[in-house]
Amino acid sequence: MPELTQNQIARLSRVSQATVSRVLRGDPRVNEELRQRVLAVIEKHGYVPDARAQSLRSLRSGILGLVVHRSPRRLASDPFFSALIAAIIEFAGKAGYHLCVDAARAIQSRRAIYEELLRTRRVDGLILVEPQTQDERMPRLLQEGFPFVLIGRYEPTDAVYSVDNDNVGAGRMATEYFIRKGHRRIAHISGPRGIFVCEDRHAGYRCALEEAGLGYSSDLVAWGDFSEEHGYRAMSRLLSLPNPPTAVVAVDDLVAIGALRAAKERGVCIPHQLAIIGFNDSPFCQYVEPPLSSVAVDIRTLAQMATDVLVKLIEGREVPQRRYIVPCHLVERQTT
Amino acid sequence: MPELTQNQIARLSRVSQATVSRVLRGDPRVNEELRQRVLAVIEKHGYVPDARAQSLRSLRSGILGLVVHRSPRRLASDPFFSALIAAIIEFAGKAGYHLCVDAARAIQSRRAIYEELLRTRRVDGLILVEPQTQDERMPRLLQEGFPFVLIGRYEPTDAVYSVDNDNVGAGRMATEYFIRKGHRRIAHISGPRGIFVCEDRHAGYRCALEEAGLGYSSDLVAWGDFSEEHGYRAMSRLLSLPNPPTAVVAVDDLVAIGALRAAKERGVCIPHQLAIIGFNDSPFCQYVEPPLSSVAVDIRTLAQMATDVLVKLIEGREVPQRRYIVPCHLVERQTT
DNA sequence: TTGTAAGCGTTATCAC
DNA sequence: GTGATAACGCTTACAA
Repeated sequence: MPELTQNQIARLSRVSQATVSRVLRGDPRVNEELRQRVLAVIEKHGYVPDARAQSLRSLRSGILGLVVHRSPRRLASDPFFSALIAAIIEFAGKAGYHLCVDAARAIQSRRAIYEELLRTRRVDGLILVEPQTQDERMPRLLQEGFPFVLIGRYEPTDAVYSVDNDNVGAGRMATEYFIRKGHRRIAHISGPRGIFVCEDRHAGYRCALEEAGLGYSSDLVAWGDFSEEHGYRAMSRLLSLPNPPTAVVAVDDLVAIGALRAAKERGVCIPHQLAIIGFNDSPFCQYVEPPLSSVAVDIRTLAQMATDVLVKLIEGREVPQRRYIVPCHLVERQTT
Repeated sequence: MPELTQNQIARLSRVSQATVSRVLRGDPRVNEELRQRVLAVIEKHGYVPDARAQSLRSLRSGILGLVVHRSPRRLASDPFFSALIAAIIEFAGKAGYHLCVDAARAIQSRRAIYEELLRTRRVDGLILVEPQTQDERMPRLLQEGFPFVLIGRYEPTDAVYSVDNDNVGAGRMATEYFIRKGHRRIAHISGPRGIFVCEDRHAGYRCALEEAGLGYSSDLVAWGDFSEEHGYRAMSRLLSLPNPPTAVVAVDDLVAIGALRAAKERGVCIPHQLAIIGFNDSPFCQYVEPPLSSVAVDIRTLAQMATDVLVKLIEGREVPQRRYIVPCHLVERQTT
C-alpha cells in the first residue's frame, strides 16, 4: 500500500528525486543536512527501492540462477541437491544476491530454460550443475559472453570457469584404499556413460587398478543410472560371477545401498566377504545397516567457490583460475 | 552480444516498435502479413523480451518467492525441503513462474529478508513455510495486501491463505493405529513447543489417547528439537522409566531414527518390545534397519496447492477457500 | 553540492 | 490496423 517511489520521498524531503537516489547509493557529494533529512523520511515511511526499476536501469537483477538437470522427482529425493541449494543460498545471500532455481527437465526444455533465464536477463549469472559430455548450452553461453560457472567439468577444461570435486582422485582414493586392505578383485558400479562424474570416477578406479598391476576388466564394471535399483541389479550380477569381487566402489550412495541390499539378501557378510563404499556421504549413510562408508564430497566448499567465482565474474572482478578442484575425503564406517 | 530490443526488431521488420510489442503479446489487431514479417525477424535473431523491462512496466516479475525458516545447515540435510523445493519448482514452472528461494536464518534477518523480497517487488508473491505461533511477518504482509500463502498454520485460521497437512489428524492416526494394535502405553517424542506442526501432532496424539480412555501423561511426552540426537536422548529417558512405553510416535523421521538407535543400543527388540513410527516418510526410511514406518505427508500435493493458490492470488483469480488440508497416510514398514 | 533530464526496454493509450 | 508517445521507477551524465 505505501507504494512509495523516490519521487514521493523527494517531495516529502523537499529535495529532487536525484538527490534521494544519491543518498541511497551513498554518493559522497550530498550535503550532510539533506542526507539526514532524506534518510529520516525514508526511515519514517519504510521506503525500499523497487528492484525491478533498479535492474532495468542498472542492468543488474541481483539474482543468480541455478539450473539443475534432474527431473523434479529425482531432485526431490537427492540429498546432494538440497545440500547444494542450501549452501548456494547461504553464500549468494552473503554476497547480496538472491537465488533462482530451475530444473531442466527434458532435454528439449533445457534449451528453453536457459534461453529464458539468459536472454531475458532475468538473472545476472548462472551456475550449471552436472554438464554432460556433449552439452549444447556451453557454446551458446560462451558465445554470448554470459557469466556462468560450472559445477562439474567440460572440455576443453580451460574454456569455462568450473568448480569440481576431484572425481578422478576420489575414484582412485576409494580403489587404492581397497587395494591397501588387500582386495584383489574390486568391482565398480557406475552411473550413466557420458556423465563426467561417472567417467572421472571410473577413470580413477581404472588407474588405481592398473598402477597396482591388478589389471582392469570390464566384467567388473557396471554402467547404469543413479538409482538404488541399478545398484541392486548390478550387485546381483556381480555376485553371480564365477569369481565374484570382494570389494565394490559404487558411484553414489544410493547405488551403494542397492548393492548392499543385494548382498544382504544373499547372505553375504559385510564387510568380511564384501566391502562396499559409496560417494557423497549422504546424511542417510549413518542410518543404514551397517553404516555405509563413503567418499565425502565437500558440497559446501563447492557451492562457496562456485558462488564466489560467479559473483566475481558478474562484478567484473578478477578470477585467478579457470578451474577449481575441491578435494574429497574418505569416511570410514562399517561396510569397509 | 545480440543485445536485441524491440526497437531493433522493429527497424529490421520495417514496422513500429509498438507493432512488435503487439505481435509478441498476441494482439489480434495486427495485419497477418506484418505479423509474419515480424515473427520471422524475431525467429531469425532469436529475440527474447527483456524480463526486467517487462516487470517494471507490467508490475509482474514472474517470480515466486519461497522463504524457509531454517539455517542453511539444517536446510541442507532436511529431505522435506528438497522435496518441497523440487515440487514447487515444478508447479511454478508449469504456471509460467520462476522460483526464488531464500532462507531466513536468524530472527533478526527474517524481517530483512521479507522486506527485501516484498517491498522491492522482486517477487510477485510469497510462499512461507513453517510459520511460528507468534509470527511477526503476518500482520505486515496482510496489511500490505501482498499475495502470500502459508504452508502450515496461523491463527486466526481464516486470516490468511494456507495449505497444510492434517497434522492433528496425522497425530491421531498414528496413535490410534498403535491403540488398535493393542498398545496401552504410547509415548510421543515431539519437537519444539510453539511450532504448529508439533503442537498439532501432539494434540492429535493426546486426543486419541483420551478418546480411547488411556489417559494422557506428560511423562510420556518429550519436547525438544528436530534432531536425531533429541530422539536418542528422549528415547533413552523413556526406556529408563519404571514402566516404559511399548510404542512411540516421533514427530519426525530423524527423531524416530534417534529413538531407534537408543532402543537398539539397549537391546530392545523392534517392533516386539517397542514399536516406533516417524513422520514425513523420508527417502531414508526404507534404508534404515529395520525399515521405519512413517506417516507420509503428501509434499507434492502440498506444493501444488500452495503454488496454485498463490498464482491465483497474484493473477487476481478467485480462490474458493482460505485453508486447504492435505491428508496424510500411514506407511507400514518393519518398526510397527 | 543540487536539480534537470535523458534514457533503460517494455506496455498501453492515444490519435491517425 | 498502425505509429507516435507517455509512462513504469530508477541511475547518471550534464547543467546550474
